[in-house]
Formats: sequence, structure tokens, C-alpha cells
Amino acid sequence: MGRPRTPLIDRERITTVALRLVDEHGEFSVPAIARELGVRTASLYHHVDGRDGIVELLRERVCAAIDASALGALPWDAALAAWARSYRAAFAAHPRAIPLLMAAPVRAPRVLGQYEAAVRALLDAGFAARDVLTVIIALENLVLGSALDLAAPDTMWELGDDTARTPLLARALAAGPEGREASFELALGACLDRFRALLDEGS
Amino acid sequence: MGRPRTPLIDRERITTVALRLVDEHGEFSVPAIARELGVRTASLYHHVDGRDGIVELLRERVCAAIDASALGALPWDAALAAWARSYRAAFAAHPRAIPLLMAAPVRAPRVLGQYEAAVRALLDAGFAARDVLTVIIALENLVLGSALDLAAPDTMWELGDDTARTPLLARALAAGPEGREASFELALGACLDRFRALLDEGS
DNA sequence: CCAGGAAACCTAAAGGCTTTCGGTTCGGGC
DNA sequence: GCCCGAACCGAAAGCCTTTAGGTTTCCTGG
Repeated sequence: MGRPRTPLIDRERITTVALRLVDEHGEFSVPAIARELGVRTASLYHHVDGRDGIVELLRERVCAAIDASALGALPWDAALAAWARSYRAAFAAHPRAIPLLMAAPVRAPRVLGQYEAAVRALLDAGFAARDVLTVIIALENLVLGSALDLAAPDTMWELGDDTARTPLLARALAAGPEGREASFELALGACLDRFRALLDEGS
Repeated sequence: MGRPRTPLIDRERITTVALRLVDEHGEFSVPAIARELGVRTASLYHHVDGRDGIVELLRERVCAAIDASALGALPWDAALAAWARSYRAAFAAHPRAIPLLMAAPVRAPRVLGQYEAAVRALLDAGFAARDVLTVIIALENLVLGSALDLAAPDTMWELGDDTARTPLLARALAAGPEGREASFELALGACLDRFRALLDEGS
């Protein structure tokens, strides 16, 4: 024992294993990661700032999939829509991680830069300065709320034996479209329409 | 020691203390509740189904504040708006509880009944059966996303020393309206507009 | 009236998690 | 070539959740 000739673990591998554990079990623990990596629990603390540090790594890893390239490249409304879809998709790829990541705000410079780009796009489009954040936060609310929906178990609407008590809800469940995509797109389109109206009346 | 002449604790008091702990510290633990109540940890397990059971009690307590009386009493759009505002307000009253309650769906009969009432209101208004859940879930996404925003620390947008890196975002922060209310209302109005359009084209 | 079971508290303890501290070995810079 | 820091291990403290078993009190049925 002692220092190994070649490092056994690094932040990348820790993050990967943690994310896999979360995807599979909905949670992670430092000992569980250590077991997966064939290492003692204490060793992880040489690479990572405690459990919270691992959560932070997870946040960065998940957010890395957000594609904001449309901001500034497309017209503001199409750009916002593309960004929102990508934002949602990034979280949707790891729904069980969402409860973990929701507790703290996104402070990763990468995402902060995306907000900056969104502000610029809206200002360039002619939005009033006081409206810009209102619009962005409204969109963010929609994205995160929708992602949250994805985090709920598939059986969120499992009524069990309550079908008798909520017959209309049960029937609506049977009749409604499967995916939750439709709800997101409906609200997204609604918000963009409203944003356009806001732009028109503001200018 | 032994059974006390009058019970020292009950589910109500456990719930109240747990909610207060969550409001103050953002979390709770069974021993912490026991300390507050002047009781040993193990005693709580006579009244509550473990820690998860306490979370369930918290969910019911928080949701009890949701007022769905408008559903069926007002026109469908005004009713939906009132319900959504009350829904959001109930969670906004305990923002730090939100991360705790997000992990599991709302299965309380009380809330399930509200969804049933919402389905009925929409069907009565003439919505197509396949659209009803899409509309309700879209609204729910908005409500929960907005509530989540409230759960984030007030300093969510604290840019710290990153002001230099995101000058536009910083300026927008200064210019924008303080509250997050505006964003919610903006998106809520947008969704209701879209719902009305959906109703018109569907009939 | 009283016998017995259920309820409500306690003590004790198992087992997990997070985190820290000290020991040991290897690698790279001076 | 030496030495400090990096990276692993072992051990342990202190928290949490949960269960098991003991003791007293209440309630109910005979």
C-alpha cells in the first residue's frame, strides 16, 4: 500500500460513476462510488471537495450537454426555442439527477455565459431592458418545471385503486398523448407568442 | 419511564416541527425533531412511518393550502388561473421544502381530487379529451418550475466577481423587476391564451 | 373487578454515511 | 540525491435511520 505508480482515480471517473449510480438508483454515496472504482472511501477526498463537490461535478457534467449555439445565430425566437429544448433535453437525459441538482442554482460559468448570450440576443432583438430577465426567467421556469415532470416516476399518474374516485382523470389519462413532450411544446409555443407580443408593444 | 399518562407527541406536532426545521435549515432529521419535542428518537417511529412517512406528512401539510374551490365555480380560464396561483403560493410559502417534495409525485387524495376537478372543468368547457391532460400538465410544469425558482436562494443571480464576464446579464439584473412574480404571470397569461386558442380550434 | 393486549415511552444497538487524521509509498522538482 | 507533496490505505469519530426488546399505562371484554 501507499501511493500507486499510476493514479487509480480522477475527477472524470468519479463523476462518471456518480452519474451512473444516480441514473440507476436515483442517488449516490461516496462509499458506493469508491466500491465501483475499487478504492477506499477516503481516497475520493483527495480528488473531490466532499459529497457536495461531487454534486457540483454532476451539475457541470449534465449542463455540458446544453447547446446554446443558436443564441445569436438564429432569430431570437427560434434561438430561444432551440436553447430551451436543449436545456430541457440535457436534464431529461438524467431525470433522476434532477432532484439532486435542483437544490442549488446553476453557477457554472458555462451556463452563466449562456444566460449572458440570451440577454444579448433579446436586447439586440429590441426587448426593453426591464423585460429581458422576466422573459428569460419565465422560460427557465418552464424548462425546469418540465424537467421536474420528467424526474417523477413513470407511474406519477398511477391512480391505483383511486380510479373509482377520479373517473374523469383516469379517462383523460387513457385518452391523452403518451409523452410529456406535448405539454412542454404547448407551453413553449405559448410563451414565445407572448414574448413576441411583448416585443411589439414595447417598441 | 414507560407509557406516559398523556401522549407526548402526535403526527400533527411531528409535522409542524419538521416543517419548521425545513423552513429554517432546509432539511430535517428524525433525531432533530425528537430533540425539539423532548422525546427520544425511537418514539417517533410509533407515530410515523419512518423518515419517508414524515416527508409524506409534509407534502400533505403543504398541499393543504392549495385552494381549488374556483374549479367549477368560475369560468374555466379564470378557475385555472386561480388554481395555479394558489398552487404556486402553497409551495412558495415553504420554498426550502420544495427540493424535499419534488422527488415523489403528489398522491394525496386531496390533490388528486383537484386534478379530477380540473379535468371536469376543462371537459365541461369543451376541450377535447386528448388535450385535457396536455393542458393540465403544461400548467403544472409552469407552477412547479416557478416554485422551484422560489426555492433557489435569493442570491441565485449573485454574479459575484463574474460581473465583468457577464456585463449584459448584470445590467439586466439591475434593470429588471425585483419579483419573480412577473415571470410567472407572464407565462401563465401566455399559457391561458394558448389554451383558449386550442379550445377554439378544437370545437 | 380484573386480566390481557395494545399503545407509548424508553434504552440499546446495528449498520450506513460523511468526513478527518495519520501512516505509507511513489513521483517530480531543486 | 533529497525532500515535499500527491495518492493510496486503515481507523475512527460523529451523525443518521431503523429495529428490537423492556416498562408502564390505558382500554376493553368477560
